[in-house]
Amino acid sequence: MALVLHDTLERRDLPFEPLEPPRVRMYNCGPTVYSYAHIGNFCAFMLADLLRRTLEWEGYPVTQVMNITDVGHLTEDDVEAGEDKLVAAALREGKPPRAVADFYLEAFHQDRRALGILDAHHYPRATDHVPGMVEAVRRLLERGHAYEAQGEVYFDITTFPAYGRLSGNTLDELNAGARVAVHAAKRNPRDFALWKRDTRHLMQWDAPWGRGFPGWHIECSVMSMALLGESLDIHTGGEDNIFPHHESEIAQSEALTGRPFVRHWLHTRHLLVDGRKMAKSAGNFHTVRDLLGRGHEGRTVRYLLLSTHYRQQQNFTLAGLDQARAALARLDGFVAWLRERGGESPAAGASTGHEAAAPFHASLDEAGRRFRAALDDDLNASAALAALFDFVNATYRGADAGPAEARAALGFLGDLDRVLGVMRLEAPAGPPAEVRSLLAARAEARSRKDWAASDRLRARVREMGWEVLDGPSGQRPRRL
RNA sequence: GGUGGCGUACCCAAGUGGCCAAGGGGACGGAUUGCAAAUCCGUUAUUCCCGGGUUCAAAUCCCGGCGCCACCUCCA
Repeated sequence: MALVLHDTLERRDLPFEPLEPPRVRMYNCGPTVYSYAHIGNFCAFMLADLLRRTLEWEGYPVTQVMNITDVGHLTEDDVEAGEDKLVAAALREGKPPRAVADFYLEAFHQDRRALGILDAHHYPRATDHVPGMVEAVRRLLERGHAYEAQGEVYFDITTFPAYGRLSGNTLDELNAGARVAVHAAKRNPRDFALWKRDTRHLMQWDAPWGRGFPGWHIECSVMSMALLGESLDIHTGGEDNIFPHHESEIAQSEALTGRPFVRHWLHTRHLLVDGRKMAKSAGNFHTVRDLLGRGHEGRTVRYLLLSTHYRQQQNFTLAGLDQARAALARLDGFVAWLRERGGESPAAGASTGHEAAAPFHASLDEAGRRFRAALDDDLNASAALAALFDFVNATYRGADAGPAEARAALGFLGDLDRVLGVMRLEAPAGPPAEVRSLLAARAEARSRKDWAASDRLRARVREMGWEVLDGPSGQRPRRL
């Protein structure tokens, strides 16, 4: 079975095939670094990470590029206000725009790492690619796809008949909607800006048409082509990017190169929080750092985001985080159980001469097949997790897990976690000396069947942040 | 107003024409335990928003409602 991905443009599932196998070139719409990214933003970044991990797990070498928007996109309203979001943040905080961007970019990387999102290979910043954008605009003008007016440059969408294919917003429908204020310089209300001019804008560059700044969409076309070439295998983003951002990217890029821009378009549905659209005004706005501040681990947030298919509308709740934490605790317990059964040293396994039992292997193979089939089916992580949990249940139930099975199971979990990125497979750090001495005292009390002392010591250990699980092989300390 | 999507148990969430409707959380009963925890066994949707229809067969397809979300405007 091979990987199938839903393509926004074709509106159907397509078998995935790199344009130049086996290398996969993927571009993800990244954050605008004018404030902390929120949980909805990370929903989209998680799709990018899941896709990248799945591709690598399936053996494809991947080159992943995620752009950093640090120019800020100017809107008509912002023009009125004389500032865009990045500039507004700079003014608010009394810093130069680049410093604001640097600050929030670092915050983005911190949050991203907390969620176990792997490093992309490139994080191009729009402000580092302005000369490339100027050149692209110049070529679009040269080819007659753009026109200059009053020191600004607009893309003429009538020169690109396929405009509207991605979003379904055909020219007629767009004109019927007519919700965009007609800009005097535009020939067609739906022409979009390639180069803008506004003397009040703080970030400006020189260009043949005068000092100004790049339009809303050109950065992704230029940076993706600079780093990945003229045709990309995959381009991802949130559903809001479909129009006008990605629609315009296609028009610009293909007008520029005459070649198909992107093979597979993937978009995440926006999530809800507490059943409503997330908004600062609604009081249901979460950032990763807020959630970590509530005592949650990054992997718990990751698990929760992972547990809903990316094209489904997820309802994110704090109660959901608690449930995710409990689910992970079950996996942690399984790992600890396997370790106790002798699975901690895979390398030493060979000498035992004990082969894993056949039923166990059948169960493991079945789980592996289902896991892969689920991911192959348009990244169905929920179904993949179900396969994992079925394996956990079957292994517990089998009760014949010896050292060989335990090692095999741990290896299997490690393999699945290359995609999931949520498990704790490394040997957990043992308790500190103080706790260890309490445990020793408790073991001694238990040998005398002094249950009162045993319970007292257990309570003290608990106060120090550890709980004690008594089993056939003695006490097992576990961090709370 | 135009366009697209969704509505599955107490909560989260797979499944989109045909084996008992995955899985996680929670709850309840039992086993185990000095007591717990963990684990195991069992129970928890005769039914998939509502009403029609197509079909031998529908949560899955069609029609009509109701509710929610998104895009059309910076937005993941």
